[in-house]
Amino acid sequence: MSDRPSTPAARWRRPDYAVDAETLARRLIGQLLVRILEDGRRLSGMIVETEAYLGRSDEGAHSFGGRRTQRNESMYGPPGLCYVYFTYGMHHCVNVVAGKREEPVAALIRALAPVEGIPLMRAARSASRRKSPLQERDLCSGPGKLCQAMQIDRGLDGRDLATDEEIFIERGVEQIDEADLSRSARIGLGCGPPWSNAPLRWTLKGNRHLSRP
DNA sequence: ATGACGATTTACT
DNA sequence: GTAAATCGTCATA
Repeated sequence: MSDRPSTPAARWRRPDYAVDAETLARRLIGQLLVRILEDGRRLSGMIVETEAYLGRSDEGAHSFGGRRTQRNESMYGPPGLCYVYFTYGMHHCVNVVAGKREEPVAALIRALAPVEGIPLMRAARSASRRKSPLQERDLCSGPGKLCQAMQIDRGLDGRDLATDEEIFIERGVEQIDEADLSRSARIGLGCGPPWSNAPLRWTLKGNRHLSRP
């Protein structure tokens, strides 16, 4: 008899990541972002909101114009790396690198519907400066929030999601129908049109864990 | 060495 | 709706 679970979770492998950023952003919706803590405890959430960043030509991307620094080096790595950056002096954001090596394109994970380890997420999020009571919808409904809840920081930058033991993507149980998705402009960009209003944000329609409707 | 900025979050009017 | 919080990072000197 096998000691494996009867329904083993299928983990994303290299070919799943080796697609263009828009395709990756679209396909990540409905998948599970998994974080294994050092003590083995498991946190996870279903991805409900993503954004695509298209690389050198994209004024909204950290890699616009081929900009390459210590901070964004992971964007130039092979598909499947995770690019974690720190911003506004207090928040981390996590991306999944797409495309090919040396092609700095990625999908930003902007929101999750919490699945596993919700009490741990709550504890991690409670550590933040906060006065109002913490609802479940406050745990992962934004790129900075989900990193805090999932304990993701620069220590995970450059990890390979295809092989890493602490952070990876598992195939979601449900097939997401195109009719259940919305596309809209990306949030928080410093650039102007046309890149600021290109429809490069994907959301699971009507989900309550979105960063914004 | 210095200054400006940011793929955000939170609280407040 | 607006504004503050807060600091690593990067471009400039």
